[in-house]
Amino acid sequence: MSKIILESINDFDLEQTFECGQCFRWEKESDGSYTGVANNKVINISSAGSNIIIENSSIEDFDGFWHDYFDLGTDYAQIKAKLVAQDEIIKDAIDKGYGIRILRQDIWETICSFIISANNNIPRIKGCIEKLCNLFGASLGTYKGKEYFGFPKPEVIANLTIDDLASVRVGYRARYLIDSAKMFVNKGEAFFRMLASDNVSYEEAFKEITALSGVGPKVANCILLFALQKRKAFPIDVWMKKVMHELYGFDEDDIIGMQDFAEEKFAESAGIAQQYLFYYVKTHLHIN
DNA sequence: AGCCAGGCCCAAC
DNA sequence: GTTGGGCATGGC
Repeated sequence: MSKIILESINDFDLEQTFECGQCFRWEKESDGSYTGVANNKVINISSAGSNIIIENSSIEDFDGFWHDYFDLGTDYAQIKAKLVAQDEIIKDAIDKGYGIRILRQDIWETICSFIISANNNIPRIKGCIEKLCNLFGASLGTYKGKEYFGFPKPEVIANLTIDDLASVRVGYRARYLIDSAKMFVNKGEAFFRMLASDNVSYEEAFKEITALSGVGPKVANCILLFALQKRKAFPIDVWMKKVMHELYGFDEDDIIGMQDFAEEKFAESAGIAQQYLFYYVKTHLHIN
């Protein structure tokens, strides 16, 4: 395992990317770097100026996985330029979260993570996912003295009972995880991966994903955005309701109005706009 | 004690 | 097709 240095990486801020609510397995270290697990691999990532440093990886892994995971093939400057032109509100949000990138996360892990996210808060979601991995994931060995685990395979979750999941503390969501795991195994991973194709529309993918247990419109939109590259997806949770109410004047329960507004205004980049707004309300807009 | 958190399910209309 | 009560858990 070697250290990789990527030079002149633009529009990529680690803290903004990892703390904007899209992922739950990246932990900030005391030196400001982040250590995380994806694709059954553990890496540590840090930045120095416009350089990105990846430790505990290899060129092969970077080219074969991490480059796409961090969405480094996408020109965020171009996306931001279009959004900024819309209004002062989104411009301000982008000023605060200029370095957010939408990670291309694993479909199964994202399904489970956002089933757990329903009616829950981010610290608890992270705790539940960590327990789930530690108990039912494969050991990936130790890195800097700590043992890491991969995300549990769908076949493993599909064969668990509600009692097996009790110590994960996901509450009533345990049933959804098991039921969705069975559906995922039945349809096959290839089917769900295929939904990321440009040939599959947002609407089509939405229909398939909401068929899963414990997956309603909000959770589905998160899955579509964070794992299936459907950038039209505009997830609206309680925080988005707050920001849409405070900044754009919507009635807090007017979900339809917010969705239509996002589609018309932010178009094919609605999901990315949503992440700038979500990060903005969580870190810079102290309402509540 | 009661409210809240990246909401969903399901029964009752 | 829409609406609303119920829901595990833990921090505040």
